[in-house]
Amino acid sequence: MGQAVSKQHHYKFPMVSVTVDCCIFGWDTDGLHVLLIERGEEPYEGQWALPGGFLRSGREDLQSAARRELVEETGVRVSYLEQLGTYGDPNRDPRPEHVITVAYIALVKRIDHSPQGGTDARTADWIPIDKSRRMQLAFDHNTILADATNRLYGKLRYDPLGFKLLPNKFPLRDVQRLYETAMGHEVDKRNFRKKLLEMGLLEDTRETETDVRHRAARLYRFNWKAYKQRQEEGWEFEI
Amino acid sequence: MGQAVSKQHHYKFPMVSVTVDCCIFGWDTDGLHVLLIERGEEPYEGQWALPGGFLRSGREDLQSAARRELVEETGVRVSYLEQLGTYGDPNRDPRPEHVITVAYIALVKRIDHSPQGGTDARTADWIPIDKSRRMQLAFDHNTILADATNRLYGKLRYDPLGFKLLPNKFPLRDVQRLYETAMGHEVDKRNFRKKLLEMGLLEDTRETETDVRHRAARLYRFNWKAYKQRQEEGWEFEI
DNA sequence: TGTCGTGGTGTTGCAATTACACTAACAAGA
DNA sequence: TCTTGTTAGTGTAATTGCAACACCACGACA
Repeated sequence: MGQAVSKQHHYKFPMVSVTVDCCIFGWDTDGLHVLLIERGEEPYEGQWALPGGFLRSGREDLQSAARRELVEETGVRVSYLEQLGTYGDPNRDPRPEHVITVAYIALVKRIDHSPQGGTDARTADWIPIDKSRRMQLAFDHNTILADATNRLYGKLRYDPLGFKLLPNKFPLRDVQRLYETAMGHEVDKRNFRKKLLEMGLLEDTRETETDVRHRAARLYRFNWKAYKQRQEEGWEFEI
Repeated sequence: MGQAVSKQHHYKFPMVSVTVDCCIFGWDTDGLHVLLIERGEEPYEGQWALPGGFLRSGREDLQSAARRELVEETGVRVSYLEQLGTYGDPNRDPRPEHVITVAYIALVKRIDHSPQGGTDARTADWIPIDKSRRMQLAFDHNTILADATNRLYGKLRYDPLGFKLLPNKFPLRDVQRLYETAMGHEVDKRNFRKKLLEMGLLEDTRETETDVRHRAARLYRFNWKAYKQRQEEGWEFEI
């Protein structure tokens, strides 16, 4: 984390420290991943954690803080950022202050910006979701990440959020894979493709995959403009 | 609000004040209401606001703070409490400190505990939702309340949350009214009742309404135990 | 006993969802 | 160049779920 400001403050009301932590999700052909960092300082030095840091009080709002931390700690460019919730147990941080954290869900198009480490000394790495659940993360980050994953999985059903995880051009297969992980079960290929295409929001770029050693799939693009418009007319996305 | 602690604190990190505000919803035959208070102190003295107050830092978590404020400010007993989100714009509170607020949604069975004012000097009152939207509330409370209302309306569709608003025994008519407000349009009585009853979660108490000057409706009870069980088996509520 | 207001009930047509299996394309290796 | 392996891509029929629809029952009160 960091940005530890050593200036002393005096306040009239009981005060707390506020951090912002991000669950950064990325999709790759081998599944859903989350971007974690190995902490370079106490507490929990050497342990894996969600990237995050202290809110610069009085100077930024929560979402800006999340954006700033994302860039500073991991250098990724997010395609979506949403507040998940706030975690405030007085014992969730071993330091003497009461540290509450506002957690964010961030989605990243991994392929577009290729995997990478952090811009500062700490290691950052994409961890497959399943593996991350078996790791012991710092603070209450296991809980936060579990909540984030559930929210993401749930929201995919009625929000075209998933297309913020996929690259701009993608084969339908990948959409199906993503939804299968989210729903926890397989779905019928024909029915799934039919539903997707009948929405009329997927444009057929006349391109195909490259570098595959089997028949190459067509690439599609999600039409966000058309979606916004349909949405304003009262239409609702659902899969 | 209040609990203004004048003790001075010294901290190592940049710190903020944290408040907790509650959107307390209650249902009555004339629609959905929200419990607001008239502020008794600056800032925004005399203006209506969501009940809330400062987090007692280091001594309670956020949900406990919400519960405490609910009792202190309004004396209501809530049947449901859920975090809505956190609002952190540095300018959302005119005081010099950076005051962020964690907003909660609380549901109350109004009939069971009959309408009432607050337990302290301030006035508390149940305001019809539509009216509340035309009032100018303190801080960013109009935004918060709008978000809360949207979340509540949306969530009713896939969570039997609504039954926490209704009294323990209720006529099906009231369920329908509640859902009609949430969805923003009328629904067919027969289809609605069919769907409700076919879920098998409503018990027919063999009682009927009293004090009505027309044919009295049957009273039903929501079977929470059965719901929990069905839920664990993977079943999902939906209307 | 009639009228007003609300409670309570089934059926049918249409739309949406599910289940289901084969050929096409392409690359790699024999 | 033929065979094999792997994934892409496509249509139809049965079933289920959803939406539309109108009348009698009951109780209060005049």
